[in-house]
Amino acid sequence: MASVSSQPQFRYTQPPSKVLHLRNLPWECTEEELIELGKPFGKVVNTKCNVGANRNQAFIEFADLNQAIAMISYYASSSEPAQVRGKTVYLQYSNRQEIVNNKTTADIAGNVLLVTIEGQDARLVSIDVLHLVFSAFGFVHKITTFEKTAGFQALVQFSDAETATSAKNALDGRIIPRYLLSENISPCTLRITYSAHTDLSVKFQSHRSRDYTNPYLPVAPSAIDGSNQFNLGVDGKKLEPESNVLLASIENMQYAVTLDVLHMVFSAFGPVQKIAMFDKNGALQALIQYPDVQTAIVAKEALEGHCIYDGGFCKLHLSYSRHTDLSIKVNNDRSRDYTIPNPAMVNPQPSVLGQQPVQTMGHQYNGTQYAPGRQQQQPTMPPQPSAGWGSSAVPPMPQHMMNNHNPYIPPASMPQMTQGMMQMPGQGGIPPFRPTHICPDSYCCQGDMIEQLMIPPQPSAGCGASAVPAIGVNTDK
DNA sequence: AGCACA
Repeated sequence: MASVSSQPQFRYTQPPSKVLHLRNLPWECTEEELIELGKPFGKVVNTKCNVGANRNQAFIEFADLNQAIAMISYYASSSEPAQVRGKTVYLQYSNRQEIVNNKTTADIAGNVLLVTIEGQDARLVSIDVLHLVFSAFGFVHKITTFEKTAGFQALVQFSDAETATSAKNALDGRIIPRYLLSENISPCTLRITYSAHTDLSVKFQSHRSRDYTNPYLPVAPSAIDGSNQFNLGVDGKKLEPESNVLLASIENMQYAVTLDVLHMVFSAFGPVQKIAMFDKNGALQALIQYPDVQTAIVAKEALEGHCIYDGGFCKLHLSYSRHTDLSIKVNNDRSRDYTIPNPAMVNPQPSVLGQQPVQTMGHQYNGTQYAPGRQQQQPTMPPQPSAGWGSSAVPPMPQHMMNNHNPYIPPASMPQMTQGMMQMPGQGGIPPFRPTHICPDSYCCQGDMIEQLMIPPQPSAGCGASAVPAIGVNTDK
């Protein structure tokens, strides 16, 4: 029981000990360097490095007290100070008589890293961001995250200790690159040690744990039920407050998405009050306003990641807008206020800047990202120019059987049950997915236009079909 | 640059 000295720790006041305390070491000094330093004076039986908040202190324990005295004496009278990597290190007797517990699991190299994410917003760092960060050093097999008194932590499993070590050496003490986090997340520092684990047990793919080696692992219900998860990959958790207004961005827009198409799609979940479409960085976005937040939440959950047209076209990404009430200045092919009975009345001024001629709408986009080389799933009907409200214009087959391409779940990890989702209808077989479309009220599924829009590739679905809940998407497991 | 909490 060598108790810690209570006296002040000034130079030259420590009683001799076979343990020496070293400070001013270069960052992350290694055990090997300590042994090299002490070896000329005796047998180093134990070391402890990376001590202290700056990890620049260490201990060397000699087999014999005289060896420690020899080292202290030598450097006390030497013209050359003790050095590690050219940096002067300062020696003194430790106030303890032995190094305790030097070799923790944290010091033994293994293939699993224990990562502590430090920072005010550490908990907002998503597992996807961690995956991204650590994947730079090799294939990440599994990640689990958890909260301990130490804070927000993760276990990151690599194939081998070498890969893990390279990641540890490169990342320990570093911050997560800012561009991987939302702007409003304060810096997060990574503290990394080795874990004693060699193989993590991951039961589900979820927002807390991932197994990147097992594509058939079930997806945790919590991960499926969650909405708004498409942005987890970059953003961390949901930061946006819920809103009655949804911001939709449309990916892979091979075919025009008209106001009417959006109106129909989003009306499935409740009355759409207003829609405003606009271009953002060359991509189409739209704001869709519901009367209440609840409706917006349901719509978002049901539609997120789904494609308006079969075959992966016009995939919807939804987030909550900061708007609560859109200001629709003019009813045209890009914006409309459905709460006003007569659209013509809401057009106080002629169309002004930024308004596109009608005929530019509805043309097939020169999508470069997606080349439908095979004919399998193109809408057979050529997209029609979108004429206005209440016309007989027929947008090309919006598909109420929206395919789920939930980007939250990594494609490779899609479990068995989702394989049908990926099935191309051209291959025949059972419709891959439950209809997301319900007819909650008379607002939907009435009128000629709707009927035409619903030209069903899968006749079972849609307006006539009675019983399938709108959120069936997310419960289909 | 000043003593370890794993």
